[in-house]
Amino acid sequence: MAPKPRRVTQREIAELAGVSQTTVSVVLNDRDGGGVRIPEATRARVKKAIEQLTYVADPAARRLAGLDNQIIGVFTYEAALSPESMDFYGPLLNGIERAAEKIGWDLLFFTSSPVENGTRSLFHRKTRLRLTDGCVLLGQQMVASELERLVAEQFPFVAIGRRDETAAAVPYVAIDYVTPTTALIDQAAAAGHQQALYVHRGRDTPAARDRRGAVEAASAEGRLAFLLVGEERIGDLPRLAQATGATVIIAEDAFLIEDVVHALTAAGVAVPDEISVAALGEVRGHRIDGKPLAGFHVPREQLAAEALDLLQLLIATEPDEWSTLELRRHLDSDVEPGATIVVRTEA
Amino acid sequence: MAPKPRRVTQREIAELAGVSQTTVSVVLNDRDGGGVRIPEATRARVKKAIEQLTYVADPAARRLAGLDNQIIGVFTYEAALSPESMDFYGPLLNGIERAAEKIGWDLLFFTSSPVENGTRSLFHRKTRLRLTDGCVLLGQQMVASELERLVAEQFPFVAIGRRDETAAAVPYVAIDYVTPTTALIDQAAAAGHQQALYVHRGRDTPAARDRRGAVEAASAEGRLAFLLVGEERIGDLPRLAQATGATVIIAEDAFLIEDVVHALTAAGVAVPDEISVAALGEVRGHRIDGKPLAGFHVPREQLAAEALDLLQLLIATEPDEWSTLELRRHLDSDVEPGATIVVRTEA
DNA sequence: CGAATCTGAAGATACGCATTATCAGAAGGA
DNA sequence: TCCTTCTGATAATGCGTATCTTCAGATTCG
Repeated sequence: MAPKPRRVTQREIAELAGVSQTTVSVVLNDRDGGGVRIPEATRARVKKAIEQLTYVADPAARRLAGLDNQIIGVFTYEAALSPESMDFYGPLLNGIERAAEKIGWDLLFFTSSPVENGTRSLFHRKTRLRLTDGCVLLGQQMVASELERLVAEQFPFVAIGRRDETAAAVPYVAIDYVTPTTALIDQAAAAGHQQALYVHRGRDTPAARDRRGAVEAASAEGRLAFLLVGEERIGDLPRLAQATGATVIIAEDAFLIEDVVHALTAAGVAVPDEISVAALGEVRGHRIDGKPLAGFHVPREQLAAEALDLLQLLIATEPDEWSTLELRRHLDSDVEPGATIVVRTEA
Repeated sequence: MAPKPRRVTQREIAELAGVSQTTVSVVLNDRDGGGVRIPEATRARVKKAIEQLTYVADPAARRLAGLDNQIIGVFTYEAALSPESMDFYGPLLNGIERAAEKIGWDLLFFTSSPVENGTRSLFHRKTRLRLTDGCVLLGQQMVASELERLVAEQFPFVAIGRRDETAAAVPYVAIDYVTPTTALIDQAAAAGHQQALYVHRGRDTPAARDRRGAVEAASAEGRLAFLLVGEERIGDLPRLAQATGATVIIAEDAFLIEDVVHALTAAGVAVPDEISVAALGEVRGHRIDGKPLAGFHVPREQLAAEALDLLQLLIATEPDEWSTLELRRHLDSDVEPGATIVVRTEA
């Protein structure tokens, strides 16, 4: 259906310059040697013709001829540009854009991917995936079968977020949550806290399991005793804190902490004076009672940059040799001590 | 350089099914009639082979063969995904994504476009523009020559923002600022104000000229007298208000008003009690002394949706008939009366 | 029963570009 | 002079798909 206006081709340039299409191609790509030689005089003549006709290469033809396209795909399992997603995707997309700009890549967003049982799917009859040289995958919920197919087809891609649960070797760049979670727990313990509550969303993602694992480890090792609480029981928190004697509440992310604080203050509990709080996620911009919330600073821009760097490496490397590469990269979050974990003087 | 893993082609399917590549193509596209007939039996056999080999069409080849790609380009003259641009681009991109998702289009962001004297340029030797079926242009500063070239090449595109200054007929979707500006000025006049200051950024864009024009018209017609002030003289505003007897300050956008208010309060002037303020732009989320700022609600998501709708129309129409189309669409901003234009009781 | 028509499909070609192989003519060597 | 080497370029080919044309064999018509 698309109207196809005539555009300048190499053949037209060739006619204007009185040479063959081959010669034009060679001049355009500055190719020399390898059985082909074009003297400076001819070269100049062709270049002049190119300028005159404002030639622009057809990317589809280039692609079909086996060259790279300088396009990378961005696949998100949910809408990426909606205000709600911006919290999460914003810094990532920003990092991707900056990195792509630097190395001259365009970004293809697979917004068209049809939604099947809740998430978008990458493979469909008309997927434009192969127009790209490689692909970045974002999102909480990735479909394992699609990751495996990408690996099987030896398609260069990088997932953002830990993906070590699938059988296949999925290249990814992820935040390490174990280290900072442990650090934050130790901070609370050092402040004199002994009993805590952990509020989580009950999701089963690698990142969620990491955090939970670090929490349970701390509990098991006696550094800080935890009771795990699902988000649906936030209203019940004041009572639970009372019952367990918990003096600090840690939640999976900062938004959850907002809800927690709301529930506590509604019940007449002072935060953070009576009960300390912290989040195991990005806390930039979150303040509790005017005080900066304790938690992490997640380097999301850097995460994105790292992902594109890895992707670039994959694209430049023959698939056979991928196994020799370091396909998994981990970044540490900085711990933000904040001011919402108060020192507990022994009663 | 891109590694090119082998992929399933129509030829392979053909071999498996014992038919020709032509037949496979016909079955894939459900083409029938027009000199080509495939009986149901053969059709089924081919379809089975397609399923078995998990065929996915190569978009580059499709494109080269003259079909549409279901990709539209998104070109911004500055970085689109940075936190600073999000204020402006965010709602637009969101609208574009939603509209694209609805009609099954992918989005190609031209992040690679090289920066030449301050802005990105759309046409360069390797532009991937032609991979798309059409293109949306965003940004304050567009290059007239590029717009004209797009028109000349009969490439389907739509600009967001008014672009009627160029000679060529540029299709665009824009906000009408004249009507709401006039409305806001009349609101101030009705509240008893007689003398005003207009703070602007001194930019020469169509939208800026529209606003300025409406301001000057109001002044000329005696509805409200204005003194125009460049943003560099914001520090001087308290004195200017004193000197002119102005009781209301209108600025080009809400961020400018923030600066204005800052200067005024620093000089001991109460806002809005002593001097009213309003912005000729989006005011969502902007509050002055706890009161909602008077100004506009710019329907940016809708603007984007309208742009894609127009683009779709262009793509579906033969370029020869574009001249019969309504290529320019205008949307009204809603006026937000706010609470920062106070009624002035005659002294 | 020969000619016209219909059926089902394959062959050839185009799209624009890169690349490989080829080739005519000039220059150099014996 | 004849053979080799070098120079400067061209023709041919392939990439994967869609489409236009052709065609053999079966069927129907007169």
